[in-house]
Amino acid sequence: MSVRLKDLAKQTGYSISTISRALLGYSDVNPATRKKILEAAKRLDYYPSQIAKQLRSGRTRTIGFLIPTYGERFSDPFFIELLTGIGDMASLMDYDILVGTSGDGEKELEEYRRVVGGGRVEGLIITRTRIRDQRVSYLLKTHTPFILLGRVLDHKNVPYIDIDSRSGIKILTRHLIESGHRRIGFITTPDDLVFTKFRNQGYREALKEAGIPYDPDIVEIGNLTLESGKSLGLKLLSRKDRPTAIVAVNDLMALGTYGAAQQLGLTIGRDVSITGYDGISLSKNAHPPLTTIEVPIYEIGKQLFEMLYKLINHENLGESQILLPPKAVFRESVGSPA
Amino acid sequence: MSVRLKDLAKQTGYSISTISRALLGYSDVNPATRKKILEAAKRLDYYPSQIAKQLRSGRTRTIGFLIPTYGERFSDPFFIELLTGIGDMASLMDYDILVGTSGDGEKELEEYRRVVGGGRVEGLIITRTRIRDQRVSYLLKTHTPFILLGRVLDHKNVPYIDIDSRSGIKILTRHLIESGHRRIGFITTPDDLVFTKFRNQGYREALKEAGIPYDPDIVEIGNLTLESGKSLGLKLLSRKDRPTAIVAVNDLMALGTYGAAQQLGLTIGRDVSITGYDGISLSKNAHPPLTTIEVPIYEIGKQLFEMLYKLINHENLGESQILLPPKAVFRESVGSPA
DNA sequence: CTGTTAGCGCCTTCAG
DNA sequence: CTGAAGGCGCTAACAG
Repeated sequence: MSVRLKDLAKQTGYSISTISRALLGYSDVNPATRKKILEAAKRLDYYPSQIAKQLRSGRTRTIGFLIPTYGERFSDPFFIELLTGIGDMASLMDYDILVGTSGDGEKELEEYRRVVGGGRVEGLIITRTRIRDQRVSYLLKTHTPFILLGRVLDHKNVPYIDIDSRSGIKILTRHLIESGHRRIGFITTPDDLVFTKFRNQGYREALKEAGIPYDPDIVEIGNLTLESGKSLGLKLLSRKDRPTAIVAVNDLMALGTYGAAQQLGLTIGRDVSITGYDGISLSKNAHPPLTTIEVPIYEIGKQLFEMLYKLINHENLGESQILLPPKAVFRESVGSPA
Repeated sequence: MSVRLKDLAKQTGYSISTISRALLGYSDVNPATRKKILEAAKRLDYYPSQIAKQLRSGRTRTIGFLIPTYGERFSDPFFIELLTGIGDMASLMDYDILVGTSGDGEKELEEYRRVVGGGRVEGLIITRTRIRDQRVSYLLKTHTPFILLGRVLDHKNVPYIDIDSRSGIKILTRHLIESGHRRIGFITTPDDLVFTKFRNQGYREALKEAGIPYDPDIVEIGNLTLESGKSLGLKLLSRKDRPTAIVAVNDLMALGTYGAAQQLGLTIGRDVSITGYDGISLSKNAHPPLTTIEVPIYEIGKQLFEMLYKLINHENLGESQILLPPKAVFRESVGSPA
């Protein structure tokens, strides 16, 4: 169907190997010959078979990125920003991205096996790291290059980028405490996600340092979606001893509690203060604007790819474990309690 | 590096072709032989080289999806939902997705050429169709299967899924009119995007049928982001003869105008009514909930893949041009003017 | 039932 | 300066 070297050979009368060399810019080709060959290539709209190149070279110039549909399906603006960052940098370095969705359990691993074992990708970027993450074990075992967005606890020396979210949540919680809050609810996530552990720590530490006892009754577990933020927000804010502030571990759930507060007729920033985490563009434009940790996810996507690229190509990675400091933005969703 | 057929051959003592046949389940292999081979494969964690298979078969079992970074970069929740839909169905049919970001102009076409001409994908899904879309011309010329999300105007018979957004916007505009509005602002997009044309038509037709003159002074052009919705909303709502209602062509811009209204101290649904388009999960949870057109984008993603699959595999596509009726949801962002 | 052979498209020695 | 040959890993036709 499409034009191959052999077609150019037929057209020009030269052999396949001469054509190949001319196209690759080798110096041992007669300029006149090269000219004819390049013209024919252009005329017939020749593009080399990437597949053949890949087989020949043993390299795919492709990285993998599997969207975890583990647990709930989510439409997190976060992911497309991340993917765009990865993609822009990949495109710059002439790499492609193989994207898939991965289920959970054995099915997830099967997906990795197919892509990695089948030699389709040279490396992967892994998100939503979990406690005892089977993906990480598998990739280590198969010596496949990868970079984590987030950390794992059971392996040292795996390269990652992460934001210090323990400090992040701690800063936000402390900010609430300094604003006068003593009863602060917490909306977190199931603790098989690694970042949950850090964020929970941040919350508890801030309370402890202020001498506020930890009250499990006002800690709820959601699934990162707007909807779960709303229903858990309703639950917390409907209590007779309702908290005057709520810390949510991501923006979407925080914005969900906005809905809950509004439904209950509470004014955010006055009747109840709320904080989030991620800094998605909606957080700035919410009403009132949301106090949160701003994560430069597009930039992180670019950097993740850069690191993976170096790892794949055996370049010096420099720092391989990057823990970025959180950048808090204080906005009007936080005020003093009545 | 990884285990290949030849390694299994060495291990078991059989020839490469016997191994291959055993693994593929051919019937002309001695059951005992097969058993030994399967065991060896399992033990050595054999996975066939997808690249070799692809070269051999001439098929990649991969489709392409290029995220248009044309114009502004956007973190539209829309895209990740769409990608998840495509991905889930692709995974079911054992297809992979090659994702890239594409710039604009000649750079965009180059990206397509590389992926298509290089034979990396069997087909593509194209979004954000434009007037005189060079991607469509190229894919038609190269006989590459593709399905559009959206329509094009200059070619008949290209397969697509689209929502009848002319009707959609018309319904919403009419709803505003029936609620008593006569002065209705419009926030739209640059008219190189095809859907802009249809949405603009819907707006104008609704006005016309109600005998309301079209006033270009209260029509603004944004870039689909929250931010542009906000700044254009401010512009419209700061006019002395400010509109009592605003129709935005997508939810993000509509929610941007929420910010504008709130900044100006206007109550949405009372001082100003607002409508969107897309039905992202935020629209339901906004305060007040947004009147919009609900687009089942995850489902559409699945269906896009299904159509592309059929096209690629020469199955009967049935209807190849699917225009879905808009599904309006009327919520509290619309009320009667003061 | 099993092995040998050829070829997908490309690049890269090696000869001439 | 150019062509012939080999091989990346796999499958399918053909012998035996």
